[in-house]
Amino acid sequence: MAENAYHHGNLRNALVKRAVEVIRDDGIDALSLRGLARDLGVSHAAPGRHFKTKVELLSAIAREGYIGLAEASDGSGVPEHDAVQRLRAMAKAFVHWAVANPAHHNAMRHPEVVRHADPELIQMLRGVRQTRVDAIRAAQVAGWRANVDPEVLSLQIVATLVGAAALLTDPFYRDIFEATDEEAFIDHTVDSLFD
Amino acid sequence: MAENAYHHGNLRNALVKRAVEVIRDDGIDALSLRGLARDLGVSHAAPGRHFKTKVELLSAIAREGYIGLAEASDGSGVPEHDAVQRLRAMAKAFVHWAVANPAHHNAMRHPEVVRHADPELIQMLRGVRQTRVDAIRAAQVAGWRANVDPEVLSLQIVATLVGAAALLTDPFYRDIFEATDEEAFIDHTVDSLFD
DNA sequence: CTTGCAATGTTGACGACGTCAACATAGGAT
DNA sequence: ATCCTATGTTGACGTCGTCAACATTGCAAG
Repeated sequence: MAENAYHHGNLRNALVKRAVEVIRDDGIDALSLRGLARDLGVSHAAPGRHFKTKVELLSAIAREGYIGLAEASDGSGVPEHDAVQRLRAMAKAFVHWAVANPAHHNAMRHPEVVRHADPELIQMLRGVRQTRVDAIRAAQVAGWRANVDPEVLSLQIVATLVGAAALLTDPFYRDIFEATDEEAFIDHTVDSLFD
Repeated sequence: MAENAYHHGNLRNALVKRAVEVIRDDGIDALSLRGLARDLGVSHAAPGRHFKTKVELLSAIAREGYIGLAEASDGSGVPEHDAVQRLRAMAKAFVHWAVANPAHHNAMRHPEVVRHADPELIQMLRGVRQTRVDAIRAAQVAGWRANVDPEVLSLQIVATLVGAAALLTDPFYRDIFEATDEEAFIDHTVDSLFD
């Protein structure tokens, strides 16, 4: 059974799951390996068996994030014929996903995680970026802002979406979004990129 | 002289100054009160005389930031008659200021700083927000996006500018901005808000 | 079935950190 | 000249990340 002192059985997954909760509820700075160990009823060094450092745990969450994001914004369910609509749908899907998964989004953007990214994570980073650039180029071929440097467009889109996600998940703005329709904000902000 | 063991003379200012350097160079997580004490050649608890907690030090930096930002984006040097131009200039001034003062910008947006904000800091927060909303309303009176909820517009502008500043100061994107013109990115991103 | 190994957990230690309390000193106000 | 307060120092405590040494379990090879 899982009630054994030794061999918790699924400590690795339990750590990731609990870490996501802690980050979501109290922020990434409130995350501690020893705290997770206490929450899960194991010794303070047990997490070290699965994640040598804190950054390794965050990297695992980031990996989960890239997988989830790719699934959420792969453009399924969007008419293939309209490249601009596809790009717009990807943008909205990103914001919705980031708001629904703030812990993963934070882990993905954490400076230390990026700095210590192993080849696999770098591959995921590049994959997301490439998908975005491809979608932008396709939209430009279809006539959308064809005269603008695609690199500038990519940066603009990322900045806008990351900024929107940051605001939507910022506790300081939570009360504002109770008085203002979140969806109206997302729609207006994304749509204004594709007018 | 300032070489005395006791009475450093200006420890408070020295702490803030050095902290800003550390945050700029190594990020806010690398900031430690004991590290600052070492850098300045004082004992490990000396900073505590001026800032009881780490958050208090960050709050002091945030205060500096609000003052500097207000000066940098008060719209001076912009034709008063065109409200949209004024808003556009304020937006660009914000991004430029944030890029030039990443430590202050980070401190201002730090969750713990916001959470423990004293009345004076809250006052500054509200001041910046009010200035922005006023400028937006003036632009709407002048005909710019008059039919859009000003609250949504405010959020959109903040999101876009914060996102742009985040990208421009993110070490991960530094190499990208070596290959892409920063000014072109800023101009395009801000201008597309005011087409 | 036994035996042994690899995976997984525990215990104890170390240094860094934030923070507090007790003490020391300098420099200005009285 | 004296004292008071602002400002540093010293020492301590608890938390954290991380490592090394040890313990236990379950599976796999014989």
